[in-house]
Amino acid sequence: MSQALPYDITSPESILEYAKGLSGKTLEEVADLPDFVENIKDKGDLGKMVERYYFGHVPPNNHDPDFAEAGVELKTTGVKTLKNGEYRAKERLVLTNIDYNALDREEWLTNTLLTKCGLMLLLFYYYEKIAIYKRRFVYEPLLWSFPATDLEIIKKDWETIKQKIRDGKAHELSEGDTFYLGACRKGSGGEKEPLKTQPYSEIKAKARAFSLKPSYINTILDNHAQPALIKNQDDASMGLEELVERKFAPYFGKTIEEISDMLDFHKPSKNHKGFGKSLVMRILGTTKKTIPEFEKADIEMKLLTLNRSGTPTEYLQFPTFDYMKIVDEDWIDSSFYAKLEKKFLFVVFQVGQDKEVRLSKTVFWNMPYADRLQAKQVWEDTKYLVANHKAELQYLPKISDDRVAHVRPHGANNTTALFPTPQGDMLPRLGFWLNKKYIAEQINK
DNA sequence: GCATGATCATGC
DNA sequence: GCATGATCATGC
Repeated sequence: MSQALPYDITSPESILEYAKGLSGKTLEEVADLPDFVENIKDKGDLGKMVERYYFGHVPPNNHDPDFAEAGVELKTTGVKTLKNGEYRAKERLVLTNIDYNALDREEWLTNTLLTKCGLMLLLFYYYEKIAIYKRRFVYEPLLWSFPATDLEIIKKDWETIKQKIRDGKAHELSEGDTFYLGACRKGSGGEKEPLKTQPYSEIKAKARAFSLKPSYINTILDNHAQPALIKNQDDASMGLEELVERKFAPYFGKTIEEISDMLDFHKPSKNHKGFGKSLVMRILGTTKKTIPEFEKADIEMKLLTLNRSGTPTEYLQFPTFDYMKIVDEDWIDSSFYAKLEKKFLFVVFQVGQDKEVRLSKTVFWNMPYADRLQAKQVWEDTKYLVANHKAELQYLPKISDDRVAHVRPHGANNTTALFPTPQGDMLPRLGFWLNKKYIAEQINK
């Protein structure tokens, strides 16, 4: 115990700082592992291995937290990715075993669960079927304590579990009994698993542990390190437009494949339609679906590809409408109106002479007032026609009828997914679209 | 290349 | 099963 540790073992913040050295790394890369490491089979050992070989600390074998002096319990937990690259909990996070006999005598204020797990250092690793010390840590480590509002729920969950034991029903416990805190099965679940005694019944119960449900871990992931564009005062004074431009700058002129390589993020499947959006979100520094600043400013991002003559390859799709509702709706209450009032960020790709698609530019845009009036006219015409028994596509505003917007079908299975009209007909779903030429004209201004 | 119509992939 | 956003197919 004489060797000085590279962190202060009594300080949670210091432990967290040192833990950051694991970010993006595998244990193998940052710690000297012993030769017999290949023989370690217990998957729960990653946490122990991190403590021993990275932190140089052997935790006490009792009910105290791993770093008892700092009150910090270290937990490693696996995450997986959705096809859009977003992280999700691989499984529940097991906190501590439930001792049915001891829990019966515990009070909430002094319970062993919170004594041990009230403050946790969470280390997220990307789950793969490889040796645990080869699994890569993702995200920054997180010091986690339960928010007071969550503790209310967890307290109720804890009492529900305790009451079940008092009712002599430990053997009937199930994760569905509770909300955030679960009593999960412990061990492999095979027939040979030893059963536990409980205080108010002769029936032996399966071993269980307190755990946080995967859905709870997911909300931690969602709230953790929500990557904001604005990270400091300099960013803030630069303004969003400039900041976005700077984020994209290294990627202008690059093909999708090149950007994909630069960000080490590849199309999960050949026809994955959300890939472009996910890739652009990564350019902006997030694996999530939203950017806080864009949310606050109500900015909607749209990806566009221009063909070699500078026209978008696709129209811009706007909300569908309901035949029954549009006839009673006012323009300013419509979802089309709401969308057109927004600010857009067009991320523009360009098809080159070599047919490669390259990132070309970004354009912030909001629709000029005169054009909103034009779109309003298209909407009013549509409303009028639907109300007057002319809801079929052939009667509604076509691309060639208006400079700005038109009506087109939208939605899967156009022949069977039909919707009622005020006259009692059943017709396919339609939506509003902005014309290609109009978009081209606007982004080239 | 355009106008028009139709369908796909994903997540909730 | 459905809403949403993305993309394809066809005829001219």
